Amino acid sequence: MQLLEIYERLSKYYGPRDWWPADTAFEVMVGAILTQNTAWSNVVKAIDNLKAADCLSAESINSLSQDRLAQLIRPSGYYNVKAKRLQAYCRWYLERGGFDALDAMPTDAMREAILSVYGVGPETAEDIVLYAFNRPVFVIDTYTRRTFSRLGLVEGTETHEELRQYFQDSLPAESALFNEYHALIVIHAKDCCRKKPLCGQCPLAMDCDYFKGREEC
DNA sequence: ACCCAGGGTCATA
DNA sequence: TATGACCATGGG
Repeated sequence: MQLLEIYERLSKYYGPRDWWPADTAFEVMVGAILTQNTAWSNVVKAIDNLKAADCLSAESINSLSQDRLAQLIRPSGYYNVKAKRLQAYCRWYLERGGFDALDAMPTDAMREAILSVYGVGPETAEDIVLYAFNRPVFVIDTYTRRTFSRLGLVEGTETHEELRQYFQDSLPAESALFNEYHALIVIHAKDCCRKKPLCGQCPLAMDCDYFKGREEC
């Protein structure tokens, strides 16, 4: 089974996912940092706090003390680390000239520039480039590695960049496709053989070795 | 009570 | 380059 067929099956089963949940591009960037190793439900609380304090802008986040910011984002966990990361990102973002200046960059240069910021690793950079700037960069996360390893399409030991190259070389470079595909990988991983096993209904189960011969499936 | 969630950095070998 | 410690809340 190839990548496009897997996408078609997931898309048909789950329908449009409407990612990333955010009102603005800047909110996507903040959410991308806050959701590092953290459940999204906790990120929502933190972003709601920032909105209630009228602090959901790069200028506002920088003008807050680090401790004050940490208290606002407390529900998202790692709040001291993330307060530093958010301010590092916002400082860089403003120095670089904000959204329009970054949006003028070619996609690869944009990805590398964002990746160079303190507190922004490979996945966070990809989230921002794809979901805030609408550029065709494929997001590699633990779900992606795990799912496609179980499907037997990758070993699972590849580097982050090797996996990203594999997906981007195997798919048309369309941001709408990458956007939807990553969202589908996440919903499928949460839905399938974890909290709520889909068993025989899983749209990928028939070709997924992981599901074969397991009692719960 | 335990497990983990839409990771990343830093110190050590 | 490759592990390990560390960061921390909230829901199952």
